[in-house]
Amino acid sequence: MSIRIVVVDDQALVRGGFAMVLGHQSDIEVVAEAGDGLEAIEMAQTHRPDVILMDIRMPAMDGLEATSHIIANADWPVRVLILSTFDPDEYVYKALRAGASGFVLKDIPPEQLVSAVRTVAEGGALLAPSITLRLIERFADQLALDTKVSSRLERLTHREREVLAEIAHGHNNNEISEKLFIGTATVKTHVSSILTKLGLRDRAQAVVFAYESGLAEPGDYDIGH
Amino acid sequence: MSIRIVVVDDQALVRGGFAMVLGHQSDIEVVAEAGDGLEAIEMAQTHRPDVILMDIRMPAMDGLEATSHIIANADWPVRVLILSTFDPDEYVYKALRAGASGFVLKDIPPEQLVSAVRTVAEGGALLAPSITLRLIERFADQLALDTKVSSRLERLTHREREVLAEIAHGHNNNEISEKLFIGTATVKTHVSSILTKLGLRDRAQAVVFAYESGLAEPGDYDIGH
DNA sequence: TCAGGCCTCCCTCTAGAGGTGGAGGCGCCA
DNA sequence: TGGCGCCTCCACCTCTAGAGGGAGGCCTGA
Repeated sequence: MSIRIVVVDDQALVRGGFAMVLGHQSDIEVVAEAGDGLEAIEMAQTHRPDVILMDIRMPAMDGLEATSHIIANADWPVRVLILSTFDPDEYVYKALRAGASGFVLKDIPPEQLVSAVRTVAEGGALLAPSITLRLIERFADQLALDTKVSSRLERLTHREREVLAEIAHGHNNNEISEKLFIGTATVKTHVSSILTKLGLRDRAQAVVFAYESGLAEPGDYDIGH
Repeated sequence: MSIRIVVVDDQALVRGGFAMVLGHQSDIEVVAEAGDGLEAIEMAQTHRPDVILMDIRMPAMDGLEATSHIIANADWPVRVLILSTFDPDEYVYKALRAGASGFVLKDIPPEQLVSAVRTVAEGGALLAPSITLRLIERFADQLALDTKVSSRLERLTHREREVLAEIAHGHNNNEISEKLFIGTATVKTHVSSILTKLGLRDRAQAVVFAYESGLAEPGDYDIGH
């Protein structure tokens, strides 16, 4: 069973080149080509390919928008590999958010393109080396920071860390007392102790500290409505 | 000028295999081999290679520790490519934090190992497809969240967003007034407006919102001392 | 056995936070 | 020109948060 592909690029020559390279592989079959985003969506619906090779810059509808649309509306497992001439941050992040499984530059050698397609078809993900580097750096920075500041968390007792976690959720003393089944006076004692130990002024700074130290992480819950 | 490499693995057979594959390339030269972390540090110091191919599981000192040590103390540009049999999350994150430029599984075909080494030597980064996928997912989740909540940020005026950013730094009304060159009364007006518009109760919740919405991000500065 | 740390709770006091309502100046746009 | 939104500032009021100091029960390790 071969990998079924749709190639999308507004330049027919480029499109044809990719299609030819891929079509020559015994396990890959190019089932359609498209010249812009709208056509891409149409071809995707019609042929239900395993992988879509998508250019970013295109007339009518660009590759990112088309990717979002296809991923959001597809009722079969489809994976998108983004092709770009440059690698500006903005595009990459938008592409990943759109649900792309990969982001490679057009200057890669044919055999790497082929293996990229196979990787993506198998459920993996693939980024251009320079992009991977940035992603790693972003990630590593965050981790390094976590460990640096979190050492100060060790000064706190177990109970204090619990209270700090509640503060980091935006709860007031009363809510914390109810949640931890203790009196508000006790909560105040803990809070004071936390602020003193960490050299903070008020609970707002405590929230900042919790996020900076990694005790709290974006994505846990919702505030307000 | 060829790429100078040190191969580190406790299994002589595996080490020899990698060394042979790489050594056959005209642009790659294996200058040393090491059987454990301590030896790796020694060889790195002695031969000052461009790239170190590092196994994780090793006696005496494991690859992660050795990587940390080498990266931290090297006075020349050295890059480490981690080799692992499995891909547990824990290892990957530790490796990235240690400063590794890549993380590949041992089952990759020889030609991909060679190109991985070249990529890393050129300053790029490379991860195994399955790991890249996880990294992307982690990242995409975060972004999706950002945009979801940040739509509420649009209700705020420009000035209010500035004030919110200051709140997210843990500053009190007085500090904000000094920083933005306005009166404290004005700051209070803005703060009230922010809390009302976002459905929040106090500035601690505002800090939470700032981090959850992506207006503030871990890593900006330090609180306390 | 006793000291010390942790958790619990109480009191008082003050400064800051936040709500409410009002006001003037500015720029934009119908 | 008149309205409208934004930014600026003021006064008054309420209330929570946080500081400071004290105290009892519990467990652990010297």
